[in-house]
Amino acid sequence: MGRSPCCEKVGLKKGPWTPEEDQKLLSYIEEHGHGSWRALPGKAGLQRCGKSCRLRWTNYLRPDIKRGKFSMQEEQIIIQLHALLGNRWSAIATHLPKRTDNEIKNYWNTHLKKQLAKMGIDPVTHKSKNDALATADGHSRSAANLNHMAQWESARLEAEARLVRESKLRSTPPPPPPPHVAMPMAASPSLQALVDLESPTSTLSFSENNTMPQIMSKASSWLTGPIGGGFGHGFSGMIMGGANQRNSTEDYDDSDNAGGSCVDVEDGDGGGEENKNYWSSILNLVNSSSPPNSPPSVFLCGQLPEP
DNA sequence: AACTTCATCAACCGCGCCAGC
DNA sequence: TGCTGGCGCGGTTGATGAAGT
Repeated sequence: MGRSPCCEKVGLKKGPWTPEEDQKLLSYIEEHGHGSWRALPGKAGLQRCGKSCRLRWTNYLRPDIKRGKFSMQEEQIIIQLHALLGNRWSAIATHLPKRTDNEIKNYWNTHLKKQLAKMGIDPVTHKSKNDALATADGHSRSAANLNHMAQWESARLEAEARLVRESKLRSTPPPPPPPHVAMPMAASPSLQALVDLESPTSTLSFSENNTMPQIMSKASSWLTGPIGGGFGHGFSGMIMGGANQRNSTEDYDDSDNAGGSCVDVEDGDGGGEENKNYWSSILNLVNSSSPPNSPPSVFLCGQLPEP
């Protein structure tokens, strides 16, 4: 069938916006709101297509946009959310107030992707590239990691499904987050755990790597509170709990819980507290997308909701 | 000083989704 | 039920300035 191009009318201007055009767009929206983007250029006296106007407004002119350098905390949030959501820039942007998806995307492509690559972490999978190196205990580690990754993927898919549902409701203003949710900019303890801890999909081991990655060395300076001393041993070891570690949730049946996912963060070597902090924070973020009063769809084993 | 390469980011493009008809 | 228009998203491009040679 072929859709008609947005800017098929000859004579519509493209390229960089002039201050005059900005002013026209700004004052029109301030006075009338944007309404139909397609109709806006004509009403505002702009020789632009509606799409171009929308982009200019959402990425540049909107008054609630924070410009300038990303803070280290914002960097961490982007990295963690990217590990969780992939290239879902708009979803990531919802967790970074005053940042646009375009800005985050650009920052990822120009800074963070390279930074992770330099650290030996695959920016797509967020796994250490050293994973391929099999060691004496490499097989058991790999097996445990696969198990862990399966749980992770399950949680991730659950989050994606929730985001799809959320996007359907997005036409109305989002409700305020429930009080228990750790919002990224609030620097709550659980968020601090989230931004300070290594992604569990990475098997980078700090105990075996004296050159602490740049980002983590920055992050570690923020460490406060109960998780502060938690980097004493290899984090990858801590996150590799097998399903056989599941105790209180042994007889848990997903099918009884409307498709909820259970993430097992317990660990055989007794160092699971940091894991729980990490996962609690991740899952708070995931579940923060859920409508108010709805049960969480992703939760930690041992913290199962009442049936 | 002139030229080349690299980094950054605003803006464009094409596609998919969805509501309305 | 199928079609169409509007919108939003993610990928990509290209202009510009900085850094390097």
